[in-house]
Amino acid sequence: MICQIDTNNGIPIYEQISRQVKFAIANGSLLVGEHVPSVREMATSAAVNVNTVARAYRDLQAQGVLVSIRGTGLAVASDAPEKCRRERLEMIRERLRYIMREAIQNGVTSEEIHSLVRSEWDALTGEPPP
Amino acid sequence: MICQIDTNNGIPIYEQISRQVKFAIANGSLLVGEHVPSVREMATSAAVNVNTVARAYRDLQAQGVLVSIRGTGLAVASDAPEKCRRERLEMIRERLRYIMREAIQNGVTSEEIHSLVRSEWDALTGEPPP
Amino acid sequence: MICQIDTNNGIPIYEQISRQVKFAIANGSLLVGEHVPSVREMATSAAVNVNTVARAYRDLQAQGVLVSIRGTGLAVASDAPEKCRRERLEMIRERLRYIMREAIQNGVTSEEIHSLVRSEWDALTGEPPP
Amino acid sequence: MICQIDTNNGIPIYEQISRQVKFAIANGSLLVGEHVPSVREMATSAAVNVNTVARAYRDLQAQGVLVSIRGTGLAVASDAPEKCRRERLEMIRERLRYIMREAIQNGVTSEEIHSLVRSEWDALTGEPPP
DNA sequence: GTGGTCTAGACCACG
DNA sequence: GTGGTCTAGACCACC
Repeated sequence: MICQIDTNNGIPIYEQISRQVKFAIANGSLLVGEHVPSVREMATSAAVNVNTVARAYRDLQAQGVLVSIRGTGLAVASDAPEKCRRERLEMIRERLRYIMREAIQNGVTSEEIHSLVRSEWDALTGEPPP
Repeated sequence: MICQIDTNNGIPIYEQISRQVKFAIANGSLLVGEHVPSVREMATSAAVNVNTVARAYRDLQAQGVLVSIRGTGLAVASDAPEKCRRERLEMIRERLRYIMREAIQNGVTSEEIHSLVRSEWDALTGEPPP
Repeated sequence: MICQIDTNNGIPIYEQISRQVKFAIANGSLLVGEHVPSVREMATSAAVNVNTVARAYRDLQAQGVLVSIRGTGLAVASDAPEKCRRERLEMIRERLRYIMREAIQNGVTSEEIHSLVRSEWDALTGEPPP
Repeated sequence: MICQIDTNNGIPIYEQISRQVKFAIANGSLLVGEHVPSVREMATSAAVNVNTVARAYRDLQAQGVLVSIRGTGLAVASDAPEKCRRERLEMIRERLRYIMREAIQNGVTSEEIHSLVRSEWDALTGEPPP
């Protein structure tokens, strides 16, 4: 489990980490009971500060996604996969909502939005536009 | 020209102001050469501090959207409408890109994204979902 | 006597006006006893605010360059030409001093300064560089 | 890196700071990747308000001279030295241009200008005039 | 510890 | 009346 961090997109690093952990659990890349990388390990592999990873893990524990196993580290909670799968689209939906609210307030049409979504999707996946 | 400020959405107030001014210019609500509300006026109408408005206006000057007419206030620059129209979709596109990159990295399908966009649009515009 | 105003160079308009009047007197374009344009006339010809011209004229009176002739306006004082000729290079020297002080503090060489002066002069006069 | 502030020369403090930082980078006194003094540190060493320093640093970020490293401070951008060196003479040239334009419009000769420059240089550097 | 935001209020230059 | 500068101090997010 290696996190891709973008230090320039305005999203707090600890949040990028916790989101990626949740996505990995939803994916099945991290299984129930499996240990997440130690704080130090994750910090070096993602080239971020130790405290930042600790903060992300603390949040994930508070959400019941990770549980602490005495002496050995943090592991994926038994109900985490279900929780993360449920949350998966919600996390994305929440961000979409902010963007679209602004777009709508400023006269962007449904056409324009869908076209933007389509073209960005294609650009990112390398799919040729139809 | 009255700005709607949301003090709880995490976006700095000065940025909300400058974005709304740009949108107004893109819309044609503010025409070339027209004065924007004075900092004091805008500050009271938006219920924020004078300096906060001044900061937004300063940013807009730095971007060439507003020009200062000494002693009389700030006016819309002659090339601002074009600039703002170009930027309008770009601002949205940029934010969409981050979301979609995350979605793609985590196995969300094209179907799911488009469906999310459609349902959010309908929810926000009050259109009845099919 | 028509003033060329540059509203974007940071120098106050009233100061541009008073300097240009002084230069005109030093030149002989304005003679002793001759009336300067009325405040309103100058304001329209230079496309600036009436108060701004009034401020410039007030400064010039305070310096003894202009004198008020009851009921008819402002005229060039009898000792103004001498005063203005004396001041002519001083006004320029004063501004040069600020620039050069900064340049020197930051390691610009005598060579570089003279070369800049020469090239700017040539560019402005259209003289071909040697 | 300590800034010399002159509160009486009409140049805004934040601009004096940002100019001196740029000069320091052009000089090589500040190297790529190196941190500039924290806003609090610079504020105390220059005896100005924290916000004033913050404003200067904000401008420098907007110009791409400094980059923010989250939680750790501001560092010199990788292309800043080149940018600052290019700008160094340009800042001086721009100011010279205004002066010389006025001088030319008012019949100052090339001789007179060069002589002024020479005498000012000598006065400022303490060199004995020939 | 770092920078960033916001408020409040004073003062100035300009028109 | 306008914007611009500066100060002072509070609070927050991040590392």
